[in-house]
Amino acid sequence: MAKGIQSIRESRTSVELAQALDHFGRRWALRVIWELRSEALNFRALRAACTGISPAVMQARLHQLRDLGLIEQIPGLGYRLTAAGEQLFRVMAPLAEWAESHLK
Amino acid sequence: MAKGIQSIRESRTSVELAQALDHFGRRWALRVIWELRSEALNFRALRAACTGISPAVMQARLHQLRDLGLIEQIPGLGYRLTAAGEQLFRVMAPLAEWAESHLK
DNA sequence: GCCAAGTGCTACAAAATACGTAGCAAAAAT
DNA sequence: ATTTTTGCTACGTATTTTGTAGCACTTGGC
Repeated sequence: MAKGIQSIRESRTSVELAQALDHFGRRWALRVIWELRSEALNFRALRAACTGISPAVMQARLHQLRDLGLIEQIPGLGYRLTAAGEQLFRVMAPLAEWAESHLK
Repeated sequence: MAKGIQSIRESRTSVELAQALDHFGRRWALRVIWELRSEALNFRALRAACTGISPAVMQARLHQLRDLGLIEQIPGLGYRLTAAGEQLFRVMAPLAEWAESHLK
């Protein structure tokens, strides 16, 4: 292997991105954002949309996403994306296209 | 809450995307892609770049990403993105910008 | 040859996370 | 007032990740 080209290179990745990838690298995190893309959903509808998620994990994700400022809870309506959340969804959209074209 | 607007709505999300989000919703999966963005890295360099990952998990992720056709292993060089992997990275890049601007 | 250093990778117990099911208290609908 | 639906919690089990140690193999220098 070529000398030390790739040896000392500790993460050139920013803390922010590392945190983001850590949050999103949790089961269902991205999926929840995705399911809220077009309309607000309440707890149970969100759970139905994410087939297989357990209520405890859903609760945990909702908390985390709320702490990140990506979603908000509107009393009579359920959960919906904030402005930042919608922005993130727009960023995710190409990823969906990627999945469609590569995993078929 | 408004009638049945959001009640019967089982996942309108495609199986492909669900699979993709399931794969990426594993710890370190997206991070590994990210760290390979600019140069090939060998097992240990990759581990150094992903501070905190254990070798067992790194091994598992490399397998999965290889099965997905996102990375490939070149004997004297290490791991690097395939064409599909680079395409995915391009899709991820805006997500990095999002993280920078929102998590600071 | 020999030895030291670096490589990819495995093993395994402990901790963290997720699952699956049941169900409760409060609000809303009837 | 009774039924239904709501958001959410409890808790035992299963799966995943962590953390540390180390093995077998290759590479380099001598």
